[in-house]
Amino acid sequence: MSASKRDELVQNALKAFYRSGFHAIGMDGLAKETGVSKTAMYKHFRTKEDLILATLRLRDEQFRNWLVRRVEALAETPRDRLLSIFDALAEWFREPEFRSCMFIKASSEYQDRNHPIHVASAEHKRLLLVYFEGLARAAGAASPEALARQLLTLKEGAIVLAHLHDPETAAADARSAAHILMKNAGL
Amino acid sequence: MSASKRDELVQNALKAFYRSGFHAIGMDGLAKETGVSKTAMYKHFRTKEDLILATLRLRDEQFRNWLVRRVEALAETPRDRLLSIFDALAEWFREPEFRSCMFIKASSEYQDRNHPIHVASAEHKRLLLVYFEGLARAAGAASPEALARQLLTLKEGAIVLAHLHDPETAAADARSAAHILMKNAGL
DNA sequence: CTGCACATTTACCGATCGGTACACCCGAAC
DNA sequence: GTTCGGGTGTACCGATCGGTAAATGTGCAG
Repeated sequence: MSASKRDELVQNALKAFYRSGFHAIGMDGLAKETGVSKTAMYKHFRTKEDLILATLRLRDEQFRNWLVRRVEALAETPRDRLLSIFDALAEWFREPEFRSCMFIKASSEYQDRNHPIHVASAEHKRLLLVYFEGLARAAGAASPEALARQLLTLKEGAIVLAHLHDPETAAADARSAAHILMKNAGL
Repeated sequence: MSASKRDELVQNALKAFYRSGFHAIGMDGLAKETGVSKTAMYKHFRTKEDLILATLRLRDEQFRNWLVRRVEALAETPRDRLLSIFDALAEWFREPEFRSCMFIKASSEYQDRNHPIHVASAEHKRLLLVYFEGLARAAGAASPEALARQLLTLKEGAIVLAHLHDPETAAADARSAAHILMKNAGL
């Protein structure tokens, strides 16, 4: 099986896991949804957990690339880009397939802090934090680390509430809160 | 079986679901952990879903009662109580059994917006929002509804990050952000 | 066409899933 | 002591779980 077939498998598995949850869908269901036979799947991945970890790696790359691109497209200055993070979020929340954050869900189902899936989820959030910090520093924030952590808190909260309550309100509230926190940090 | 036995079952099932996840633990494992036989469990609850819904009702009551009591004990004025929400959160995060929010996890595993479990999770967050709003209004906030939504966003984000990164930092960051948002609302 | 290598399908493994049928136990009524 | 009824453990149901072995294609070198 070619490498592109493997990528295709991971792509489709990502969609299936995102839609159904990790425990909720089995390897048989996955085989049906991806169009790849079980045997072929086990050629590429030793266990279901390995497949999940591969989908998380793909999702991390996908999401952060998408966010950076959208933020760069929406605003020019570091300060405006910090704020436009929440405009990008609003766009994401509006997608009909939106079902919260893959990594929040992953860490909900694999809660042991030492579990590889939990670790991968924590790492994704850490990389986002690093991105926020870079923008905050470039913008000249009083305490870039503190502001980045606050904005990340708002982002995660907005995702949770967009999933449970209203997507539009969740993004707008987080954005207005971010604006206030940024002003407080001198931006 | 007495009514108190039923309560005991729900109590123990709550712990088991919180520790393991909803899909991850089966009715056999639940019977073992609660000390109640499968037959007895099915006397009280027609399906696993019904049992889950009962545990969520208990958890909603437990958590909101606890929060209100802690907030009342920690501060006197409505303004100080708004802030002390995040001190109470910090206490919660420090508990060794802390494993994120039961309702975030529930909505992660049952994502369909119409699913009863998802609906129950959304309702829990709505009731928290109502509580926040009452405090914000009593404190004389400029826009109590908006402030309450912002603080709820911070709370949910703090829970997610306390679970994935550092509990202590997550609570402190949310608290400092809340302080700034409250000042901005005239408090 | 034959023979070989590889990919895919199919059937299966023991364990566990949510849920149920039933034999059993034990105290109360007589 | 006998009978009865409600709560109990146990054994079981078909389906599905994660994972595997072997049969069945399929394409290509000779």
